[in-house]
Amino acid sequence: MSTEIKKMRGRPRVFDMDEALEKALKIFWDRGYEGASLAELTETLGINKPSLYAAFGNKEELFKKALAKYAKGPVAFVHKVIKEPTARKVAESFLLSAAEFLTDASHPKGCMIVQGALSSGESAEMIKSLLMQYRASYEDLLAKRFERAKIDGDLPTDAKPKYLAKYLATVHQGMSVQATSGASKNELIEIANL
Amino acid sequence: MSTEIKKMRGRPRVFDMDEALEKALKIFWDRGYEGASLAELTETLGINKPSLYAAFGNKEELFKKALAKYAKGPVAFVHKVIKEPTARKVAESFLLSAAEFLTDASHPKGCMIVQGALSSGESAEMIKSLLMQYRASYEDLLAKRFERAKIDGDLPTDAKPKYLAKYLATVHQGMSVQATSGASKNELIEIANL
DNA sequence: CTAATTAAATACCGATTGGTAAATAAATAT
DNA sequence: ATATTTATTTACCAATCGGTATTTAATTAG
Repeated sequence: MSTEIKKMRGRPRVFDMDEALEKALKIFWDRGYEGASLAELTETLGINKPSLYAAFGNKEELFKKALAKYAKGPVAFVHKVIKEPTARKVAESFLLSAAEFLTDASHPKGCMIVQGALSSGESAEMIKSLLMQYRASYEDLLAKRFERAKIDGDLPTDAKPKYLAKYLATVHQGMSVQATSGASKNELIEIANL
Repeated sequence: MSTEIKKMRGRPRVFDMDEALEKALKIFWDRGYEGASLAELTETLGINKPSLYAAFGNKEELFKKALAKYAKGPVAFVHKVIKEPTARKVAESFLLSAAEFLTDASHPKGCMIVQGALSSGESAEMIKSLLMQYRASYEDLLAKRFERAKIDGDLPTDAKPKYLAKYLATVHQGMSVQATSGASKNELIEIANL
């Protein structure tokens, strides 16, 4: 275990960086990039601005780090889902997992990658396009999985993997909006079943 | 024609309120409530802040008025769509009209009611819940239409109008996100067809 | 103990936020 | 012509935005 108790020089950091990042993630998650102010961030992290800047860079970098943590953790279900044996199961599992995740009570509703910066001022353009890349990337993961399914004879030859993936991504994104609007898990599951 | 040329007292307003509101609408449409600054608003409307406040109240009221205009104009297609003869046609028409509308080049991409204030700071909570009401209301319009379809024998007796409507709303909202992310009209139409 | 190193706390920065008070200009009513 | 009414302009407001310079505190290296 390299849990680094390496007697560092200088005054030791008084807060846990990973815990702090987790808290920042949740704020960005339900406020969005622009909606989360440094005041709210520093207050909930329990540290003051200079410490935050020393540890994470600036607001944009903090968001990127929180986003990376989000992508590795909560949203990793996409990687699980594409391992299902059939295209049909992949689709089912994707939507049902999403319904579960998007309404889970242990964290903010909806998907950070969807709502983090949909419409925003100029200062968030960078973040906006970063989130678009993330969305495109998980859509692509699904598309590649469906292409393989086509080769496996698991999908009809006239199926269009790209559009199938885009359709699933679309429903997922819509479900994210619904979750933010207060839709329950059961409601989303009913939707997924259609 | 009551185009009110009623010799008003006092100095006449130099700008057209309806044109100004239209411009404000488009800014809110692609920036969202919080992303649209008064500076950008006054600059594009070609008027200064006191004039804007005298004419429309404050930022929040201006947004509400723009939203009302949006709901009466661009988004009125929902009212058309529910007049289709069958439930099937209602659904088809809804999604295809949406695909067309959300990617139309003559105005910002996506739906203002969806992205106007999805995640935001505290100052936009009011707007956030107002938009949720709007979303709930058009979803309800569809649900009522499907209930009638069920009575008409146009839908199987085990169909669930509420969830059918929620499903369509979900796909619409997802399509709105896709449109904002740069999806083309054809891509959305392919999705609608699935 | 002293020097060096790193973090925390306080206090500040200019820019921008939404919003207004006060002065001026253009029209009508009398 | 004067008073009244309404709109525009200029200049300003306090609050908040993201971000930092400076000082102080805590630790290790020598």
